Amino acid sequence: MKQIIIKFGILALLFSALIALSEFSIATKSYYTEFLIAISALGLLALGFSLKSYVVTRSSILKDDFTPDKHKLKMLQISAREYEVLQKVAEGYSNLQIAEALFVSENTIKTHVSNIYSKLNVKRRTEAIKQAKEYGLLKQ
Amino acid sequence: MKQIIIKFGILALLFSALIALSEFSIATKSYYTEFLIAISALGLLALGFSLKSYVVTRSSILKDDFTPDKHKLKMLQISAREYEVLQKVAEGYSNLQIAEALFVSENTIKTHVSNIYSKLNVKRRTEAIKQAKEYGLLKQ
DNA sequence: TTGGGGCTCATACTAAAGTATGAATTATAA
DNA sequence: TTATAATTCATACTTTAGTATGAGCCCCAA
Repeated sequence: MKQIIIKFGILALLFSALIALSEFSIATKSYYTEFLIAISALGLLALGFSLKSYVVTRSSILKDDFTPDKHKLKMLQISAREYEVLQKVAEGYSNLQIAEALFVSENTIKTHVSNIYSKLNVKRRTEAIKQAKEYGLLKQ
Repeated sequence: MKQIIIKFGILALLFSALIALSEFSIATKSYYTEFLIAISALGLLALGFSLKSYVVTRSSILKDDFTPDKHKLKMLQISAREYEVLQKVAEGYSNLQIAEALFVSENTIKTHVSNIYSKLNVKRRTEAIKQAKEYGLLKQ
């Protein structure tokens, strides 16, 4: 935020310099005037360029707000519980670890995982992870 | 590429317009001159902004050229062959499939995979995939 | 109130994955 | 030339993963 204020300060300075130059160009018709205007123009270009850089950087930093493609989840008929299990699978947990985390039996997790596979049309958890990410169900 | 040429064309036009204005301001000291200079300045700012947008878009499109963190690979002492196997693992292939793809036995792949695990300090392939991505060894 | 979906769980499997150990071969760096 | 690392493979395991089937429970909509 401090950066953007400084940049706008520079913008204001350059801008009034341009105005001043236009007045100055009336009095002294020197060759330097056009040169200075050119410099100002380039400065403004660079300023616009860097402002966009700032905006881009900001937005990419804040782009951690992942939300799964709920439309795709409904399309594939993946239930809330199944999705929960899918997330754990993608985090590298074993069926037993997931079972303990969700307070259910390992058999239950196996059932969920198997159902997820048939819905994603895959045969292994590594495939499921890859497919789910391609579908936008999990963050890359 | 066509776009960037058009943008530079607009830049050139605006630029000569600025020059012309500076000449014009000598002859007719009208109030519109400063206004026109202001417009030109804003135009240049916008141009710089959009140029950066173009550059960003280009680079993000071309950002598919992933290169693994070779320094990290050396640090972890992961060999070329092991890395090759790791990539296949991340693509969701089974040990047997990887073996067939690389024309070696499944036992060989198991050995490689086991060695990869100890180097990445994990116990499962799903964990290995996650860890490798965090280390910058595989593209997200 | 009946039927379907979602969640749970069990049993009984088969199939992969993963570990441990030892060893042969080849290339390569000291 | 001699260690050293990389690659290959085997045997013999143990452990997870995954499949198939059946079933009980709960909730909600028809």
